Amino acid sequence: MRCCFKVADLLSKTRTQTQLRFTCIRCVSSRSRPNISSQNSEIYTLNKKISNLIRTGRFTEARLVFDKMVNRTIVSWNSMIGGYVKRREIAKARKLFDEMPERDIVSWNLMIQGYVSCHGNRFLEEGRNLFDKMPDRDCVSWNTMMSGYAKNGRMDEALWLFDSMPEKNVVSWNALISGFLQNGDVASAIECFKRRPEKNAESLSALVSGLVQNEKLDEAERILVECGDEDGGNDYLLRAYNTLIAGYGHRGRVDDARHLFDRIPCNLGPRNGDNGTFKRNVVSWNTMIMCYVKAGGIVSARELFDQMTERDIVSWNTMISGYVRVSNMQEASTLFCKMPSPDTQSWNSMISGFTGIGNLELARSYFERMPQKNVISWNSMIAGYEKNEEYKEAVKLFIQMQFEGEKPDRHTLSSVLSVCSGMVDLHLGKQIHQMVTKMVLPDVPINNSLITMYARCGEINEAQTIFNEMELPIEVITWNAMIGGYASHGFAAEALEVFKLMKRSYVQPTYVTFISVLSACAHAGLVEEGKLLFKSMVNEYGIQPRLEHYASLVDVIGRSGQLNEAMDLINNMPFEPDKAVWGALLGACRVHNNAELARVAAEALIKLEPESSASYVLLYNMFAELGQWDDATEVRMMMERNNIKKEVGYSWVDSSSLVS
DNA sequence: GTAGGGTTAG
Repeated sequence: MRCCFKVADLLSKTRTQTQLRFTCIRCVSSRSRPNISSQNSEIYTLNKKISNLIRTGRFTEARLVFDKMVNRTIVSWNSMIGGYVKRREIAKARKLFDEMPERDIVSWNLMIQGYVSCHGNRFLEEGRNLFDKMPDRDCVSWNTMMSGYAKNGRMDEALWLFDSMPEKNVVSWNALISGFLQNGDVASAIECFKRRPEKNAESLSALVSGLVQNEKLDEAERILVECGDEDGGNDYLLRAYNTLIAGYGHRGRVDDARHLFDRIPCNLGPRNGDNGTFKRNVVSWNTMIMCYVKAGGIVSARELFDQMTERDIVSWNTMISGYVRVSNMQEASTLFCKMPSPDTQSWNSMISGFTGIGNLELARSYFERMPQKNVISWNSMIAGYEKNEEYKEAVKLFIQMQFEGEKPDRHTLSSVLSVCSGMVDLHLGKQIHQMVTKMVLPDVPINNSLITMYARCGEINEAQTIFNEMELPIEVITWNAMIGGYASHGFAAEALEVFKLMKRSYVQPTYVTFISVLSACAHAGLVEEGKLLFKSMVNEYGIQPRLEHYASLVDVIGRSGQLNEAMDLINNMPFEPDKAVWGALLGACRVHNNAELARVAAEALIKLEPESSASYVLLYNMFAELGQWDDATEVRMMMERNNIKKEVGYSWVDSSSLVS
């Protein structure tokens, strides 16, 4: 039985005398030892209890134990302070620090760490204050302070501390390297990496992951391949390889990823003979499979998956999510049925897969059968209903979710806001807005949903207020939401005004932006402006026009009465015209009383949606107004023949807004 | 495996 662990180890880690007295609880209890009193062993036990409770997240209980302790040691205080620091509760940590009867170097270091890990220069200065005041410092104190500056982008001061340190260790060098990387100074990081006195795979791993984050993938690979061997094959080296493979995957460079993957030995070879650490592990395989999945290479992904000798739950989930991405739910289901037990993520994948192909019943049956739901499960199901326009089901589930004690998060609220937009339900929308204010810090996507919701529900001023209160710079989706909001309510001038502001803010419009501004032009009859916008979309912004843009342009030109030009456009556009296009032409023909083209448009529309009465009615009304009663009667007879009933209160104005 | 710094892959 192992006993009395290594005092030498503890000494080498420069622990204090106090600690050494408490190290050997096992000896204390097993009769052979010693000079440690039972009171000390009790303190030791309680200290250990505190740290275990903190580590497992049961912080309140830890505090209770601490409060009840009659005799505390510095370690008891330090543990509590460390707990508060990890929870970023800096004021509470400081209170304990001030109350301590006596402090050691760890207490000071903990407190400094607490300050520098909070965001903002105010905290950094407070940390520096303590650093300056402390009676004496060790390497940890210097490293903590230095990395504090580095993480807050103050590399000059970090560097100054680095130079002033009485003694540097591996951590100091690694902190400097990653500091440069965090601040985007790749060249200095590499320079520093080259000059480090002690080679270690930890700093190589830090360098590679930093280079990947700075999009310097080729540089990362060069250094990794060059230095990998000399730094010794170990776990960190493998992590570096895996990081880089994932990095290639993120940027779609799947061949480079595979090339690197193939460099990692797969069997026990000379490099991994003894320690067995540097060879592909399950993460390498999973990462590579993920690369293929992201690149749409589901077949290659499956090939690798089948070659794996040892799979974990991530392997299965990655593969299933791959099939979900390409909507192959049959294969996804087969894999799901074969799964070492599916976890919540596996179930969630199946749910979003089935909602993605519009099979809400199957999605729901998986949802109902899963043993343990999390907020993502609820969100997937609610978003599924929303995307498939089953708004009432979405709301029902949203209510049930809260009833069952699952707390909605920003994704839930965003989905439900989209539901409100879809249902044009201002009442619910306002309620969700209140929940947003109470429950989550509004972020860009949430604000976008709010803007869309208020605009759709006609509260355009409320939408504008949220827009105005958003932090700069405004993202393109937000601009689109605002422009679209105005455009859809016929506020063409306002929509175009916001569009001009957007251009002035140097934000690149997208195809969505142009759908909105073009439709605004159509509604406002701004013919020349509409044509110019269409041209600038193609020539200035290089955006390929879509069918929606053509529909708006047909609308713009048609409303101006240039019906033949509109017809030419339809004949020459690179798409099959849809009901929006024909609807725009028909509407224009109606306004300008062009019976001939109206007939062409109406016939096309009837072909596209034979069961709808709108085109018949419009055509009938127009013939009637023109006194062409034979034609009118023919239309009426056609309706009867095809068993079309005139829907009550259906006019072209309504259907036009539905179509656009 | 009682408390503190850098790195810590999918």
